[in-house]
Amino acid sequence: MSKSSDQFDNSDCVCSFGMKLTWDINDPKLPQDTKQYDAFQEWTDGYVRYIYSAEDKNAQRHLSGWAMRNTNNHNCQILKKSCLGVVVCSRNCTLSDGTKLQLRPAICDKARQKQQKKLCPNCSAALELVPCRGHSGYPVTNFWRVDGKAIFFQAKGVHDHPRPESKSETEARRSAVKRRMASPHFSQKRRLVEPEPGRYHDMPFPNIHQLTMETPDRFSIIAESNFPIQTQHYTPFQNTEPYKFPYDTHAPAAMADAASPLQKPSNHRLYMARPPCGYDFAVPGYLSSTPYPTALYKDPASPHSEAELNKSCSGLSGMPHTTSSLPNHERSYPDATNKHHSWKQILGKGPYGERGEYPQLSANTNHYYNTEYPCRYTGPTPTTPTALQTIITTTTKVSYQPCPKPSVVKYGESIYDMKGLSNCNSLIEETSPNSYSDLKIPEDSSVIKTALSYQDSVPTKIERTENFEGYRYSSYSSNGCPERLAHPYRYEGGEY
DNA sequence: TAATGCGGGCCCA
DNA sequence: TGGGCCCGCATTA
Repeated sequence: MSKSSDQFDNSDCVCSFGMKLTWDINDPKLPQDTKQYDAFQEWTDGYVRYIYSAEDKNAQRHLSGWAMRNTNNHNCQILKKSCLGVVVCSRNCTLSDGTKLQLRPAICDKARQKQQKKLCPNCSAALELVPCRGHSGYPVTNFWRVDGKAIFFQAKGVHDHPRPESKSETEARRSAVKRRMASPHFSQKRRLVEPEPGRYHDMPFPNIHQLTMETPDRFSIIAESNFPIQTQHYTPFQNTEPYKFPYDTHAPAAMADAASPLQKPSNHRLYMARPPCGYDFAVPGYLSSTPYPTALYKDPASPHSEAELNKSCSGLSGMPHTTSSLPNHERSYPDATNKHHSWKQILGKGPYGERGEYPQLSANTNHYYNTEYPCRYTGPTPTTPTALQTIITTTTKVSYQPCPKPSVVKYGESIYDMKGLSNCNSLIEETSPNSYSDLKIPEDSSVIKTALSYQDSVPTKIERTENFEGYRYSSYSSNGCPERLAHPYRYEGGEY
């Protein structure tokens, strides 16, 4: 779209280690001699690129934690997908335990329409689809292209909405619900539940019956912190059996299934603060600009956070997700006011860049950040519309020619020479946790905390056994940092 | 039933 | 012309 964007796309990204690491999904020729592939990234966010092995099952399926739908770009070489956003309660109701609900939009149009006709299982308000506008006002787009032995992935845009429940979680929950429904135990509970639906108003989920019976799936509950809690979605990857749900026969049937998936350890994903890795790497001075609200996840009592927040996002009123600030998605969240400090601060960045791009750190250097990307975080100042102009765009129509064998890019060993990327997955997998152990996260390091928290680590999902069936809770204490940092370095490490 | 991929076609800048 | 998006269809799980 913009000149600058094109320039970036076409320019050579000279990384700190002096290597030319540039490729664009539209390039006629893509790197062919990739020696090391990225670990699959489920929650990509921002202008990132990854090179996966063609053998990577997840990459083959073009999986994404975000609800991405296929978009025709009239280019059979490149599969393009755009983000559908997230489905939330129109009232932005808060559950008794401070969590919020974030559903995964159905990919199928019809299914999505049906889904939106349903009511919030908690307050019976209408469900609302929060569209993604993270790419110059358009949905974030993901591009997949198979070339040689690699699967190239490129994402454009920064999701400006909370994370929905991941596909794997949705599927896992469905299967869990199915099993529960089929179990004799459930039948008994069901009889107890159905006759007196009104009684559920005394429960955290007044309409739990509705949830369990009508909408057992697509249910995600997000912590009050308003972070797109991204529930953990590790196991599913590289694993044909995402979750094993130990049945809690002691818990109400309606809760059992939900509880299971939530029993996963919290925050097992490897989410590194971007500043120490990607940002510092791409833009040395970026870290100092504090891409993430410094008060985020700071001591809740910190007056600073509120002040800053009010200054930068006076119009957000503590809305749980950025989309609330979008013109086409104006809503009020009365009950959210004065809450969600963290989120408010995050949101206080502007209409689209407010949340900040927190692309996960790449597993290795195959993943690049747009230099413009981090530049959108030039400090506490709200992102202005002009920032949008710097967003790169995609030219999906390209002429493909036989790719000889160029590969100017070297990905192999250099990776390890990149101090700035020392926390990339590949490294971690090979050297971890040592690689990360060097990354101290001081208690008062709000920046890092923020990044860790918000990034993908936010998801710190504390799965509770008391959860209801069909639900997934993502919850953590207000200062959730400790929890989120509890296992920040584990990711797809086979621990799940 | 829904997810997914493909492709035609329309609209807009 | 590029990009976004809608739609229908086919395949798959």
